[in-house]
Amino acid sequence: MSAVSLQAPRGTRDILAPDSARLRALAETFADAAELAGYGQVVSPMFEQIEVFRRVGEATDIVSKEMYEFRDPGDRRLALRPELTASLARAFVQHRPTLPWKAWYEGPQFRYEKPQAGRFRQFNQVGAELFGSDDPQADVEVIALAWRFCTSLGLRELRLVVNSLGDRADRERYLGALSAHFEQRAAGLSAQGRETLDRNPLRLLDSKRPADLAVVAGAPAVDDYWSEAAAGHFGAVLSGLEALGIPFERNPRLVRGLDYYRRTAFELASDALDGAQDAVGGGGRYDGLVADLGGPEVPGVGFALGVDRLLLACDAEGAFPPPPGAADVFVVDVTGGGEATLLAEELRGAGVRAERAFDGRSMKAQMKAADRSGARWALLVGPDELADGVVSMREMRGHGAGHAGASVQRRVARSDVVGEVVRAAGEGSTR
RNA sequence: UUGACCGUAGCUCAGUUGGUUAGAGCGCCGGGUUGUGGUCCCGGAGGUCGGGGGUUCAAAUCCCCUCGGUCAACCCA
Repeated sequence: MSAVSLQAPRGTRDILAPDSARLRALAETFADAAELAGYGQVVSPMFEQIEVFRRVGEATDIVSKEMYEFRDPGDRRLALRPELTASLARAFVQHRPTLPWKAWYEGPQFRYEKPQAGRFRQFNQVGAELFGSDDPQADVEVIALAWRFCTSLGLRELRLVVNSLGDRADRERYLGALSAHFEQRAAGLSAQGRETLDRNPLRLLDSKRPADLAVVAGAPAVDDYWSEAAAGHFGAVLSGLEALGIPFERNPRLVRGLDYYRRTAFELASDALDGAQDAVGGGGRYDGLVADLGGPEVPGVGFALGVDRLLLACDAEGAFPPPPGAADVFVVDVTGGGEATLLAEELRGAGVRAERAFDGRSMKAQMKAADRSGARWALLVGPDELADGVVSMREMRGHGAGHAGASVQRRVARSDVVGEVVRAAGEGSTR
């Protein structure tokens, strides 16, 4: 590697051509899925007043330790968004759209973490939120959207894990019982486990330290703390999923990273990914979040999916390949290059993907470039063609397929070239 | 934040008891007669061996620091 003193900051990266197209395609696929279900896009700021996130998750690491905070020149306290649900809730409070409000989003988020494969300091998520309904069918719709999108990418080795954390009061009672359980047995926990206990006992439930497992195994189950209403809600969600034929598994120990979840919580994990980064996304219900941000008591449910991990999962499953991005035609000009410019621009004006070479390269070199471009046709302009007012239109064969000599080539009047290409391309696309 | 492993041409890598001008494959560029893509043949460009410091007569090879990546804990998408 050459000595590059300037590089993308740790945990960030440049996404170049084929990958960037794939990223865009994924976002478009998500947009299609979301809009089919009646969700409209929200483009919110990359940074918010720090309060937006503070109010939502003071106790979570995401907010307390991993946020990029800064002051702008006007001395405002701001933070790069570490997640988008809070931003959307803020937008809801600010604009008070009519209910139900169904919104989807896509874009980068920022967390100061130690980078790893599938874990970046700037990462992309797609997600959707539904504000204004506490109907369990809303939970089902939201989960179904996430599921339908993932399967439409071609992902098969996906697991949907669901749980319910009960209502706010249930959650408090459960938390109390959990704390009591763990504190009585604190001696049996690892040192780190005891720290987690102080900070957030819920999190201890998904500890992976062997030392903690025994104590965790005996911990009380959430189910016993659900209110009648919460239990009914969860039951309705599960039967809704069953009715749709969406497979799921129940994990009573599933807790999510943000504290605002009530009732439904879910996660999508890929078996094609290994290790600690197998969760591609998750979400749940967050009744009360809007109120926390100074709005009315409006319930909500939503999810976010990590784009980078989705793509990793796609790689692992051989799904969702990058779009080809091949040119339609390649203009080979050995008369100086000016003709290539004119022709290419005419073609592009007609919606044809046209490439060309620069620097007056040899015909052979330009033909090689044409071959590599994946173009279906090469348009050749040499002194002869120029003199006769024509262009040689050569159909290129796939690599290794036919012999180069088998390709067809014919002369087309210069004035007809664009029309010819458009017509031929139209034929090609219908076969 | 803690611990471990790794960092050689654009890419994938070889190069270890430290020793001459650092290699391969792929890719890229040029050529194989006068204007034509694959394959094949020939030639070429491209590396301060991540960066800095140290040990040594001598370091890509040893030591320290640093940057970056990867794995695990933590956390989480």
